[in-house]
Amino acid sequence: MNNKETSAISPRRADDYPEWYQQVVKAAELAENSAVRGCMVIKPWGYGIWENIQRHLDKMIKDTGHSNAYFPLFIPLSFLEKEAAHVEGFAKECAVVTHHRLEARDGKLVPTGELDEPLVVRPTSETIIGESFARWVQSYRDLPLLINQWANVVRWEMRTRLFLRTAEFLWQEGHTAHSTQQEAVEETFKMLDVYADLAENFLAMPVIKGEKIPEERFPGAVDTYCIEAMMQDRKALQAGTSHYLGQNFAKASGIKFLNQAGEIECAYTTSWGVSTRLIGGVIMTHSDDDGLRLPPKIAPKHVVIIPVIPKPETEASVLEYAESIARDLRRQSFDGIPVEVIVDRRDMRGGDKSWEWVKKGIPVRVEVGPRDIESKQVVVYRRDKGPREKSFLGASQAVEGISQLLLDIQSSYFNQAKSYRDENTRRDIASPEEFKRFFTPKNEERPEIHGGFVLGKWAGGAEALKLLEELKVTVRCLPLEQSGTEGRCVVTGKPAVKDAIFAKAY
RNA sequence: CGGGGUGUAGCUCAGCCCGGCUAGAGCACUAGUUUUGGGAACUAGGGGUCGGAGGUUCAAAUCCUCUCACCCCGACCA
Repeated sequence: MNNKETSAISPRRADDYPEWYQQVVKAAELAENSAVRGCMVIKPWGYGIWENIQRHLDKMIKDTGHSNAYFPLFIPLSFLEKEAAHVEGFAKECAVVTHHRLEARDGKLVPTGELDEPLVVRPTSETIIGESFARWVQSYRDLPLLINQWANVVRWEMRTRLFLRTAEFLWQEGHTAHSTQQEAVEETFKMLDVYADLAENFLAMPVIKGEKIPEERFPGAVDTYCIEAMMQDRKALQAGTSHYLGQNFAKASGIKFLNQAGEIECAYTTSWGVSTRLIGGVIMTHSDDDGLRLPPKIAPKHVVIIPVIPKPETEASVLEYAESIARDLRRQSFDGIPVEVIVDRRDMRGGDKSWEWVKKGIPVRVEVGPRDIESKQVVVYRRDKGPREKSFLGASQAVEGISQLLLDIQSSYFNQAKSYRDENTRRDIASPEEFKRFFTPKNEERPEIHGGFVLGKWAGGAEALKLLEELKVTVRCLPLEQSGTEGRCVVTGKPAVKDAIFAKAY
């Protein structure tokens, strides 16, 4: 027994968190860097997670009255120029198409055929969708317009990390237009609630709903709301955003309608989105030193059955037994779909196979061997327990209990994540000095995992922002749940009323 | 765009400072033997124009010049 390697992922979280993250992504075969700088290849196991998120969220979006549509990848440069704040926000990270053909010269392909007007690869679609909306809306009877699109977008980021920040990423973006401010604001909150529901009940990722401070708003928005989650290095991850755009984009795009009084009015619009970043959030919320841990509801497969074949002559009977268990499991349902089972028949060593699935984060591993056929039993391993912790169950008992088992794992992940967040959220920071101490690592050279969330008062102001910048801390949001009490700003000590969440962030 | 660094086998890297046998290791891969409720061991094998171009030299992975790509730290960010 060689126990020198007690965890499957090296380094461990505590030793080098960013490197641990990369190794988890690699070991679980979720994604890899591509030949194109900053753009990732999402591998089948990672894409399966995205498909599950899509399937679930798409239903939620449709259940709230929205319809899917699709708009162009390319946006005429002039469209982006229409909204001043919007341009400023995205100008520095746009990929621009300037030519439409290639010509061979001296064996090289050279772009020719310059476009009259450059096309920007969409960093987000407010302006191009706004152009359509403007044509679609004439009367208050055409409103509300409730549209969503699943798409890829490109933001030419300086520094990229798989899933968390890539130059191209997949997302959904909802775009709606309304006849009144009130209705648009309600829409903004409704979709924020949908995102919080998705995060907590599907990704098992506890989140705080809140409003962004003006400095953190979406370029061109009147108000930006977000859900914020805590990762295991205690940094915050913005997991989704919902924007109330007021009439800013409607004015820029000319989305006007004749109201009941016969007056021309600009519509009130919203936009909201979540991206493949959610997968990064799931990884950093749940995974451990043995690799990925997937909440059952997003796992591409719920159960892997690993046949144990000690002697070649046992192979046929063991495989047959494994397939029969698989059939029975597939007749069970979990979260509204049949239980997803894979029988791993690959010709390789059992130990390797088993660890591979641990690292991929599959919720349940089932081993079946010759001895189990006789006794009609199976060996069950749960990913939320130790990798060697097994239980012997009767086959029918295991099959009938699978749905409940998956639910147990789902809620154990959520509870663990919530406890971790609560344990690392300080509500009692009394002074700016204490605030600073909380966010300062002991080791400046190689900062250890430190800090967390601070729930405290915030008065705002340039001085406060500068102090935060020095600490590399940001106001994550002003939680929707406000105490309304008076106190002192945890950054400056000035009198303040607003509650805010402070943290270092991704 | 500033400051630093790296390009050698599928992957991780050694060799470079101080030029010199046929360019190496570990992992992975292929085959065989043993092992088998479990992250195996042994043996044999396949795989490289040392990022690219030019130069110095009897001789370049190693020195020089240019160039390309990527990584890290900053500014920016779902």
